[in-house]
Order: sequence, then structure tokens, then C-alpha cells
Amino acid sequence: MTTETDATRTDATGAVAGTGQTGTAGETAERVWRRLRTLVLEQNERRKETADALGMSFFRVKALRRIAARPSRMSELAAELGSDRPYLTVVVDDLAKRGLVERHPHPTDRRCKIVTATPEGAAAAARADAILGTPPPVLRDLAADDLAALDRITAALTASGEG
Amino acid sequence: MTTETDATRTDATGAVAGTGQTGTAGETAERVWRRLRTLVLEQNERRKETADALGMSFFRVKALRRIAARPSRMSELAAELGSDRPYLTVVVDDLAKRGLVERHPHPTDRRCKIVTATPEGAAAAARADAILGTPPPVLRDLAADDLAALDRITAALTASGEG
DNA sequence: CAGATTGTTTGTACGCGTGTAATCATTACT
DNA sequence: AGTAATGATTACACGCGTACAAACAATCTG
Repeated sequence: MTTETDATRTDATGAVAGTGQTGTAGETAERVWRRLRTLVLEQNERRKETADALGMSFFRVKALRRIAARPSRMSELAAELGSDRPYLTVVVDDLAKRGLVERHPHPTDRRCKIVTATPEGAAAAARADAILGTPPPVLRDLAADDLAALDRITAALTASGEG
Repeated sequence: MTTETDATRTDATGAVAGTGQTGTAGETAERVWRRLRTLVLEQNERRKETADALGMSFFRVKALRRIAARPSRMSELAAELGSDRPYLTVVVDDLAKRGLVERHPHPTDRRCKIVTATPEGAAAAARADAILGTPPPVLRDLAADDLAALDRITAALTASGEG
């Protein structure tokens, strides 16, 4: 896949001399976005790797990580995981059967049940975080100044609203 | 979206003045990696959006895009899509029934069938590309110099092997 | 207290993707 | 020619996640 070979066309908005990358700001944003997707999604084997390491589907890994991060009621978990309450019961049942999760009564509302992670569950979630959070070598091997630039820019990009 | 382009003085160890970000190169890489995952995966509603727009599962969208990009044999498609041949038969059957895809005989090997996209299929794939390739507003609104930096760095990151 | 509401659970049906075995046509090998 | 190997297809069983209806317990409201 060769990108535009008319390298150093200089239009008013966004030409970058000497890098072979030209175009309007919108075109540059699209190019960057495509590369970011490639970088992240091509590493998406991590999901399968994580699921295999924990011996459960990635959805359950996601649920476990969410529970380990913050104990919550069933309905909260279902909403945040984008699932429905009935299926979350099945998932939490499965995680509980594995000894990774426990249901505790809500202090005031006896209808609710607070789901928390056991020490084993927290450890498993940490293992998942470690696998998913390991950057690809190409990123780790980036030059220090480029990495610092990424650090600064991505901090701004994920600052608050992603709108 | 204001970007503090001046607040990035880095010392020898990688500390970033004014942003509260310090640490070794590995820690910085992990932080950047986490933010990149957030940025891309939080936009993963795009998958559902694309699937809804085309009225098919995202896996079939993926298959259609792959076919539109390069006509191939069934076995090639199955391998590249990480699926098995039998299921790909079902998927291509479905896409063909929708008039998006056609099976053509291989010029030399009559066992093979070359799957190509019809004009309608190419148009649908282009629509999917448009949705998936639209960068999030926060990226499009990035300051020009930061965007140029991302352009350069991501080009290096996705140059060849992702290791 | 009666009725409506909320939180959770059980059950059921469905679509999707994986995996495997078996079948058929075509090609390659000896 | 005869046999093995390859490409595609059909068929079936399975796990996963979604969606919906219904039941039950506990809480809130009239």
C-alpha cells in the first residue's frame, strides 16, 4: 500500500515538507486515525491471549476486571458492560463458581447484591491487565523524544470527553 | 480542546514537566499504550454502527471489506479472517445472496473459486470504510503541530513489522 | 395495607462464530 | 491408470452473547 507519491505538494493548510505526508488537516487526521486503529487492533490478539490465559471468554475477563476495579451492583455492571441483567447473572454465577467473585448484601438495600472480587479474582484481573497493558515492542522501542511527544499528545486526547 | 504545546520539557530520565508524567521509558510506553487503547477501543461503537448501517454482523462487514480490497480464493479469505473454510462458505453465501459478492472460476485451477465484490458490494465496503475511517472529533480538532507529530510518529510505528 | 416499582434471578429462544467430520470435484504424484 | 492431496461444500454439535418474558423478593408510595 503506497501512499501519495506526490510528496511535497504544499497547500496552505497542512503540508509537511520532507516527510512525504501531505493533505488537509482532515486528511491527516484520517491517516493518523487509520494508523492508530491498525496499531491497536492488530494487537487485538491480546484479547484472545488474555482469554486463553484466564480460561474464560473475553467478555468474562472484562466483567472480572470491571468488578475488581470497583465492586458494584448487578444492574450497574450490566449497564456498564453493555449487557442485560439476566445474562450478567449467568456470568457472575460462573465467576463465583471459579472463586473469583463473591456476592455480598447491600448495606441498606436488601434487594441489591454487591459483587466483589476475591483475592484470587483480583490476581486474575491483574494478570489480564498485565497482558492487555503491555505495549507492543514497536512502541516500547520508540525514540525517547517521540515517546515523550506521544505521552503529551495522548494525554490531551484522552483528557476528558472523547466526543 | 486546548493543547499545552509549551509544557513539555523533558529531562534525561523522561520526566515531563508540568504534566505530572514521569517514569522510565517502559512506564511511559505503558501509559501511552493504555491511552491509545482507550482512544481506539472506546470508539469501538463504530463496529456496531457499521454493522447496523450495512445490516449484517461485523464479521461479514470485515469479510466484505477484505473481498472488496482484493479478490481471493475461499481458503485465502478464511485464513486471513482467522476463520475456517466451512463457515466462510456460509458467510460468502450470505453476501452473495445480498448481491454484494460473486464467485468466479479460477483461471487455471478449476477447484478454486475467486470471490469478488460486485459494484454494490464495493459501495457497501466503501460505506463501511467511511464509517470506520472517520477519526473521532478529538483527533480532528488536534492542534496542527501535534497532528503533524502524530502523523510522523504513527507512520514510523506502522512502517513494516509490528514485532 | 394495597399497589406500583426496583433488583435479581430463572427460563427460553435466537443469531453468530468455532470446530469437526464427511462428501464431492479437481489436481498432483508415481 | 490409480492413489493421494487439495479446494470447496454440506451437515451437525457446541459455546457465547443478546433479547425477551416471567417470577420472586424487597422497597417505596398511595
